Amino acid sequence: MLRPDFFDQDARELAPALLGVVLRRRVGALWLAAAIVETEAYLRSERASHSSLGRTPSREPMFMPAGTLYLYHSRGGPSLNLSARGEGDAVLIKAGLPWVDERSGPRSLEAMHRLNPKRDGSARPERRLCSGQSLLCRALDLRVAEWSGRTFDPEAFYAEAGPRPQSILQTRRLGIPAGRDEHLPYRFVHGEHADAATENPLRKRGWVEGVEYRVSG
DNA sequence: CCAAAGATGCGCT
DNA sequence: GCGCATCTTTGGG
Repeated sequence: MLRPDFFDQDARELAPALLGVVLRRRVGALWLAAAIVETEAYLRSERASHSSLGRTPSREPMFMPAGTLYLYHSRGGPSLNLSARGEGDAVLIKAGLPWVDERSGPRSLEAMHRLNPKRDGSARPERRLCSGQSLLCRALDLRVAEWSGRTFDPEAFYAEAGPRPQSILQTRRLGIPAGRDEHLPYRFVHGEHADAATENPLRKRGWVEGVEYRVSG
């Protein structure tokens, strides 16, 4: 399990640092797992963040110590965030890649598919099973009422070191309305797993490296 | 209490 | 790329 002080850094540093981290979630006797492949940083000081809209009970976890889980609902699905060092700052976990290893075997992957099928009931392609903030929460059975305001729990849901990216893609956040600091380059994508992100910057028509996105590492 | 607003997801073109 | 279904939360916009 990652040490609590890992989360105690600026959201713009924590967001890329979380790429490759493996989320482990126990459902019954099975441990489900996904590696984080896409994150977004949100600061209280800019207008896209929920914390910038003011303090309410549901937003309170954003203001709690670094590492506090903040889950909220939007358009019918939950989203997972981690509070960062600055009060009101947080990182949105935007996409993951189903992670299969000794701890989480084929039966765990099947359980994730059952938790998050397509609307017609059929299975999603594996790389698309957690490729969205709500898709990830569904595949890991993470609900707002159960987890928001809590911290990781080694018995039920926690994070540990995983496949570090050799390169990181940095670009603008998705779904931010005009006038809400939509230009800030606070989205980070795992360079080797960009196809599992909600949107792969490398496949965007007309996007040029160094202009619409940057590559580091 | 209820209309409106989402840090979405999907299917169709 | 674009329109629409979806559905919980919010606060009176």
